[in-house]
This record gives sequence, C-alpha cells and structure tokens, in this order.
Amino acid sequence: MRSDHSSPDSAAAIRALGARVTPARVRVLQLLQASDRPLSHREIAARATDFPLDRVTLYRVLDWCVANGLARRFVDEARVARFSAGGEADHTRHAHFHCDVCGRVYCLERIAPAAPRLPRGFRRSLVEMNIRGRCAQCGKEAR
Amino acid sequence: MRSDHSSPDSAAAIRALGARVTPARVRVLQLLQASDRPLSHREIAARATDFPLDRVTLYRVLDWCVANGLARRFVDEARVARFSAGGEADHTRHAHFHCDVCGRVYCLERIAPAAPRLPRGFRRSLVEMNIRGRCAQCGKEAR
DNA sequence: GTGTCAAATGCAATATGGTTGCATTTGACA
DNA sequence: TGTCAAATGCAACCATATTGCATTTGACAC
Repeated sequence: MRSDHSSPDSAAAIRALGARVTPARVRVLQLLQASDRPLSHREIAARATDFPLDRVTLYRVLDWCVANGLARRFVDEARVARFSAGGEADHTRHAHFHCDVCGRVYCLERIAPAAPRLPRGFRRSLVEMNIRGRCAQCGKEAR
Repeated sequence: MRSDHSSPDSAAAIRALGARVTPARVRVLQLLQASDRPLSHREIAARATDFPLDRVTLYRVLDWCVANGLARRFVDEARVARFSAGGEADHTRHAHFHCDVCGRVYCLERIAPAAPRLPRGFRRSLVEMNIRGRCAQCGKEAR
C-alpha cells in the first residue's frame, strides 16, 4: 500500500514501454483501468477535475495509449470516441453493448465474436461485435 | 424503360410511404441504391453534382430515409456516418467490412452475426458485426 | 544536486461533421 | 388554380477532434 493515490500498475505499465511517466498519462490510465466500461473524452475530463488536464493533452495521451496497446478506442453510435484500458487484443475478444437510452457502453466479457470466413482477397485484422438495445439499469427505470 | 434518368423504384418507394416525392429524396435514394457499399454524406454530395442539393437538405433527407426504413445508418472508425439503401433489418442480417487502408465499407452479404445471449436485464434491439482489415482491392495494389 | 535535451504539455487557431431556427418554396390534393 | 403543410435553403451555431508552435518537464549524465 502506498500513501499517495497513484496506482503503481499504471506507472509501471508506462515505464515498461520505455516511455516517460507523466502525471497526465498515469492519471488517465488509472481512470480507464478503474472503469468497468469504456469512457469518452468528456467523461474522462469530468473525472479528472482533481488534476489540471488540457483538452489537447488528453487527446494526445489517449492516442498514445492506443498506439502503445495500453488502451482500445472505438466509436459509438453518437459518433463519439470511447476508450477503455487494455489493448486491441483484449477488447476484440468480447462484444460491446451500447444502450440506446443512456448511451453507456458495456463490455460483455462472456460474449466472444466468432471470426468468420471472408471473401477472396480480404484480410482481417480484427472483428468487433456491437449489440444495441436497453441496458439493465434503463430497463429498471422504465417500469 | 423511361426516357429520363429517374428510377421508378425509388419514387415508388417514397410514394408508398404516403410521403412527398421530392427531387432530393428521389436522387439520394437512387444514389444509395446504385452503390454496392455504404456512402458518407460527403460521398453522396460528391455524386450529386448534377443536382442542386443543400448540405442541410441532404442531412435531412438521409435522416428521413433512415427513420422510414429506406436506408440504414452507421458510424465508421473515422467517426463519419455512412448510409446504405435498405432498412435496419436488411443490414443487421449481414456483417460489414471496413478497410483500414482505403476506408471503404463493404457489405458481406454472406456473413450473418449470431445473436448472443445477454446478461440479465439487458434487451437487444440489434446486433452488428464489423470486421476490419485490408480489402481485396488494397491488397492487390500493395504487392 | 545541476545541466541538458528530446519528449510532453498548454494554448490558440483551425478543421470536420452535424444540427437548429426561421423564412421561402413546392408537392399533393381539393 | 388555390391552398397549406411538408420540404427546402440559408445562416448561424455546436461538438468533437486536430495542428502549429512556444514553453515546460521527466529522465539521464555528470
């Protein structure tokens, strides 16, 4: 246990890449790791109020995380990018659920998209499966 | 065969909904129907140079098509909306392939996403499957 | 500790894709 | 041919993301 709130894991993951361990990277990675669902740029900014974090820096940190396999990015139905901890490989092993009501995105860890056979000449890099509908929370509130 | 270029099908489809048959709707629907892959707003505008078509009108026509089941909308990796002829039902019966190189989107008519079992309380409205990679065309050019 | 320097950051300006409000035009029908 | 709601065009606006550049800072050598 540490006296400060920094997660040694996120800092270590950054250092392991031979990259500079900066407060912005550590904090953003912590937030992603602490969330059970993918976060938008907006949501991350809202959670990082304890910390001075420029919009542009946040974009750059997120891009950096994705480029280095620390996070995965995808785009939801409302055209906003969402990020979650874990590399591409992690997140293509399961499906995502997009709630039409609240707009939240859930990782469905137990649902794995099968890799289908492609037409001649096409090469696959990854498969993603998105399910839309109403999440348990919104279903509860609706009755 | 008609002497003008208007497809009787698109006009008929619009009329069948009890809606007004306007040049903008007919032309946009024709373009979508004539394409073998989903088109972005930009791509449609580029193809409709023969015809005065306001940006906003195009957005509204597209929204109207989607709302009335004449077209399907989805969002690609670059956060741009894409449209193709055919209602939601048509396009959730097959997967889409997004080329990482040229950005084009293909309908994979022969690949059907299986509807998985969801966690308790979640209700599905539709399932979509997106495959990313390199298309046959770009694969050919690369060698 | 202190100096060094590329990497990372902050800020302002810009780009892109899409939406809203409102006045004008037009397709369908009497 | 007149009527009127529906559809359109225009201007202004909004959200998300990116670029260029000057400044700051983490890591490492000393």
